Amino acid sequence: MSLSDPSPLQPFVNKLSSRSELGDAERLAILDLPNFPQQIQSNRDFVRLGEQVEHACFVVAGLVGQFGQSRNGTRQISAIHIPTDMVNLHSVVAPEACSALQALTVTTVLRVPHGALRDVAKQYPAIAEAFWRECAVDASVLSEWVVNVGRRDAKTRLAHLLCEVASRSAAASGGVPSSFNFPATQAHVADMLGLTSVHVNRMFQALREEKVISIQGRTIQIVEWKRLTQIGDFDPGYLSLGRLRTHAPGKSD
Amino acid sequence: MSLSDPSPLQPFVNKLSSRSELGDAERLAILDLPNFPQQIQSNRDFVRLGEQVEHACFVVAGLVGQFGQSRNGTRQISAIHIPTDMVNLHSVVAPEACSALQALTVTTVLRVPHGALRDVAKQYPAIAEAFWRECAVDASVLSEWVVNVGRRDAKTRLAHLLCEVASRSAAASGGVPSSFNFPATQAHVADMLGLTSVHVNRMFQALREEKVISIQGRTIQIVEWKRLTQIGDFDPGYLSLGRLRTHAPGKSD
DNA sequence: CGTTCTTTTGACGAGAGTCAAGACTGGTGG
DNA sequence: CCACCAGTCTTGACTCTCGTCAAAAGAACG
Repeated sequence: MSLSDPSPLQPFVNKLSSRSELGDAERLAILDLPNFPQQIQSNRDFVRLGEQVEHACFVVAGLVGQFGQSRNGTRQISAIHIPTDMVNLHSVVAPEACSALQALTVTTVLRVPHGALRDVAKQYPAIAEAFWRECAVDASVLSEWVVNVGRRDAKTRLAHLLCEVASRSAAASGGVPSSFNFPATQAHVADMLGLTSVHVNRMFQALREEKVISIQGRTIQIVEWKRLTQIGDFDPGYLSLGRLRTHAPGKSD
Repeated sequence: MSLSDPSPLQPFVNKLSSRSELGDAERLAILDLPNFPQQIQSNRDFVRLGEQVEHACFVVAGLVGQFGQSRNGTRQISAIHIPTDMVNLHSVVAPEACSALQALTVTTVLRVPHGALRDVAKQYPAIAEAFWRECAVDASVLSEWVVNVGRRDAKTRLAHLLCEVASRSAAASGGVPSSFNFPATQAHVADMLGLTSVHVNRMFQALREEKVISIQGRTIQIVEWKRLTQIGDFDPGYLSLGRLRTHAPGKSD
């Protein structure tokens, strides 16, 4: 593959490079990964609970939710994935799906087979470390979701979620958080926050009445970013955005 | 190091081996890792928010909580770590702590410097994969906690937590879940579940009145395991316990 | 243009929080 | 050996956030 022929995985390399240092060889190895585009319809599971997963999925467009299930049939979304996220990278080392993945809107992903990912990770320690790091960031986000759902009231919870999605979207598109596409329904948002859609609706109204956000169709406009972060008790540190984590050259002590 | 001279890290090797395939060279490399025992007093933070972490900590005895903070000062525990867990392994690739770590009781850990861990991961791809896998399992547990806190009522939540701790303890000690040491106060449990200590107390009473569990001091006795898993809506799949994840030899597709 | 999904509203109910006081418990020292 | 003390656990009464149910109004889509 020549450098002038952009691989569809270029955004993935960019994403990895924003947190990990990769050399040219590593970049090329990733760009050369086999990948298969797939379009997924709205509200369609593309990974089911307990399934043996064989591909990781890079989100090109759309929105993906990671669903956990509780007995009474109510669902909880434990993570969401926006374009430039590699969903399911963890499945390379833990192939049995312990949560379902569903497209929340029509979504296009690039499927990358585990074998290929494992091979490049084996061959290039820097890539293995980068994959591991992405997994650590995912865990960090999950940890913050536990806090959000466990200890914040409904309005704060919603504001926090919006701050997170805004920040992640902005990092992906390179701008500042001002407006972003968020094709989830209020019922989906309820499942992300552990609330009911009725209550989510009331909280959206509250935020709009305070003129902190405004909504046009599926895009959310942030009117007062600072205020939203205050309401949402939001500190972006846990997202590890936009800073390259350099570490002292490895010494054993 | 001779095999007849047991390294304090032997339990760590055992833990890793329960999920990942390691050869003799890899085992020895891990057993040879530098490590420094440390005792931590009850309710003492040993990693603070935002700190640059330089060691991972293997829990030898005690109980560790990972704390997130919300504005109003209330704390939420997003993960707990029992003996044989390597806390903070993720910090090797993401050294800035985005949650605090606190001993919930007097705890002994083995501190292992990042540099050494990164070195063995670089040198042995199988170790890198094993570390990555542990991180994936941690994420899976976090994901289940989001579900637990987000969508289950108080009694179910508590039962689920007890099931998880029982299963993890049993895996560590090799038995079946029957009784386990759990030195957390009800206030700690409240912070794990996103409840108040008063309500946790009421739920503990409910479970005891139903004769599902009984409590002596800091150890919890499981009277009816099956019933507890039903009440707690518990399916241990997400813990990836006791099964070696074998995968087809890596092919690129 | 009708069908289906989504958002919005209102009245009411319930699970969990709050506050405050009292009973245990284990550890300490006189 | 007993008294004390701080930290837990337990209780009860009252409050409030959020859930439930149901119906209507809007949007989206073929």
